[in-house]
Amino acid sequence: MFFELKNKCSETKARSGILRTSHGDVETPVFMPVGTRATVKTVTPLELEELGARIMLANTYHLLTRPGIDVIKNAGGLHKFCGWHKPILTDSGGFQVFSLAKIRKIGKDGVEFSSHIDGSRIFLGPGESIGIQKELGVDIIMAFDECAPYPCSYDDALKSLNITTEWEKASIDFPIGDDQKIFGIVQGSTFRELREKSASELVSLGFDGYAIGGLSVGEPEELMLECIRWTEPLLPEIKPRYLMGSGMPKQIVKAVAEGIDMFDCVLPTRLARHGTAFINNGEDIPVKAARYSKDTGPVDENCQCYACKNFSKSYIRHLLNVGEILGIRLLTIHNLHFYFNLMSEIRRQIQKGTFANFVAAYLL
RNA sequence: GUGGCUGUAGCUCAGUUGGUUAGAGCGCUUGGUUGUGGCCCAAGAGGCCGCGAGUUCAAAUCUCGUCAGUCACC
Repeated sequence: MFFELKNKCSETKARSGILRTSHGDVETPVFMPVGTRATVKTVTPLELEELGARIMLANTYHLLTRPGIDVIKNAGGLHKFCGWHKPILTDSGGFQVFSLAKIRKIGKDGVEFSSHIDGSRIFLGPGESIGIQKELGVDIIMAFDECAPYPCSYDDALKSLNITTEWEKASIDFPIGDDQKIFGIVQGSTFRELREKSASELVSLGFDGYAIGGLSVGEPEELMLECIRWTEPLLPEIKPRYLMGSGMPKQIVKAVAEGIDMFDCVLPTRLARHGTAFINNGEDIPVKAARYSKDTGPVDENCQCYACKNFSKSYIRHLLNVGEILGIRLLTIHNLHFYFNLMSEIRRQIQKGTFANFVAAYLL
């Protein structure tokens, strides 16, 4: 069985479980670091594994534009190409077409757009996207979808959802490898009716897992949680749920309490490169700021990561300030450790049956 | 000692023939960043224009003096 449900929280909707793939097991709830271009920026696969990663993300759109799928096929698939031998999930590219590419024509079969790298015209639809993800040999394939912007009118959201649903039907019909799984993506913007429509239609198609997409795109956090609450009851309990693109540590804790099993977010790695570190219960501090120039303490007193055990804020700030690579590397290590440590704690609390108390304390 | 050059924001420097409230880049502060362009965006703080006289309706700008730095030559 692909997903094994282990423990359920009696007071919230939180669950713990295991995703079983041919590249290894993944305990949930899980945070998946983002390795868009087949690398989690600045860290090696070995470091990533030691930090606690068990599955990573990569991106169809980016890998298609560079280096090109033939290059990765030539290397024997994405795992061999990038040296990460644990599970990989790829985003379908739908989101990137809408967030990055400039010119685009949307049709029934997909999207025609210009590469943001060289302007060349590329066509991507469900067939292309799933075909590519199959060729990459990834463990979890995401259906090809359209992500509506926020805010979005009801009519536009409905139109967008109808296209997405068509694309998702085509996605699941596309043949994939025996050891590959495919997730559908619930859309519908911030409208309850559309979210429910999307969820029930996708569930009837019978995906291996369900993602909630189109959130963390600028809407208020409470609205995001509302959308999860509308959607979650319609999803089969025995299938994993993945909240795409979220979020801040406290948001993850809240979403786990709403029944989410999988997360990905660029924040720990991106904010690290921008000089910000996560500490305590998810607060963030600008290590880059001048006020830390003579602070000889670690980024986080209670953190056991390599960066905090060996280096001061003063030193890391200096590295960031002069543009040394090690600075962003150390903060990336710290922030990833922070996220994996948080997820590990979340799983432990669910397994112990104390998750509800943990949530209350964490959100204080 | 003599002559030249330079003193404007924390730093590097713009500032027209004298003309409103003296600017830029970087840095700093505070926000923002959510299926990744090592960015980017927004707002803000910060000036006896080396110092002192003078000319003028008006001086960062012209004149004199003075101090500091720097270079060249005795």
